[in-house]
Amino acid sequence: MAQTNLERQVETRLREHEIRLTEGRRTLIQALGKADGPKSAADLHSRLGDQVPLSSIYRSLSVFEDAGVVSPHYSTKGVTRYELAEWLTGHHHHLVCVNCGVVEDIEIDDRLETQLEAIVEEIGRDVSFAPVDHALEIDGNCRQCQ
Amino acid sequence: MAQTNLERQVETRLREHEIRLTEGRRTLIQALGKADGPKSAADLHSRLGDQVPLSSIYRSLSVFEDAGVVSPHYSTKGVTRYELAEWLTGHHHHLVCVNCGVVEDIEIDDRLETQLEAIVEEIGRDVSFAPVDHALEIDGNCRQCQ
DNA sequence: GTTGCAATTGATAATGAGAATCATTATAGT
DNA sequence: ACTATAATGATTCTCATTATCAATTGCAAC
Ligand SMILES: [Mn+2]
Ligand SMILES: [Mn+2]
Ligand SMILES: [Zn+2]
Ligand SMILES: [Zn+2]
Repeated sequence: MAQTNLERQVETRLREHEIRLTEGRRTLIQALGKADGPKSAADLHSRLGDQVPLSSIYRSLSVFEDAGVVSPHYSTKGVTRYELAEWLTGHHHHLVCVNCGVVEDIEIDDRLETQLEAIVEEIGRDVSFAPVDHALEIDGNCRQCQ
Repeated sequence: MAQTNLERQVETRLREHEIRLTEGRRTLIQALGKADGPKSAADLHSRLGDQVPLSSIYRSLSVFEDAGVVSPHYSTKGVTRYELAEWLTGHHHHLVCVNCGVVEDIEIDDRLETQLEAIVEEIGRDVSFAPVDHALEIDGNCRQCQ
């Protein structure tokens, strides 16, 4: 099976940390690569069946996080959801449906992103806070729920 | 002891839900009113000592949430933090220190807030999502940590 | 392609934030 | 004050996540 570009990038990063890219980890990366938003360990486990045991999913996500391959999201109650880090996917934001709870990725166009960054910078200047990142979450009703 | 304006608003809202504003709950509301950012049950408990038992703090925060008196925040790992709902405090955003983890309220001026709302509306239109709220979180180094 | 060995696995136990229980107590309206 | 009902708080329960550890696997050197 041919190695995808995503896998190649992840493998390189992991090698720098002396972390092995095993079969189960490859499977996880593929699943995260296909996802349309951040996924919890339970989400991934139900998608992958017993291909990768839940305890291994938790451990691998944690290893990936330490290596900067995935980013955790805490924006919903009781569960942590993970997605590929932005150096792999590009910077983006999230829509959260207040009705059904789905979290969906959105990329916004450069004009809006530039405006947003200007707002963030100005706020940082105003209050002596040094921004390194920002997250705009929009809560509302998704297409299915409106 | 004279009843503060905040307490009066909360009492009215609770009465509409047939929820009593007891001594412990009054104490909690006061603590939340003084806070400079969202606080966890444990935060509140350590601030209030055994004045209000931890299990009561959890239950009261949950009751307050149902009545729309407080809002939960999930943006940090492993704990839920609560703050007074925006109809009591005014709309605002949050700074999260990537170093020490402190979460701090910020009100941004009307010009920036208007720009932000315009961005949110435009995104909603683009992707057929109906926004009801938004949250801009700025991650960076707080004054103490830079 | 075998070998050596550190990294990984996966079943299971431990942890910890938060929710549920329930007998007792406090609250508010009459 | 009396009563009906809501709240309390010590305790137990739940469930997402982490830690453990003996068995297995990946990888690089030979
Ligand atoms: Mn995302
Ligand atoms: Mn706040
Ligand atoms: Zn929805
Ligand atoms: Zn800080």
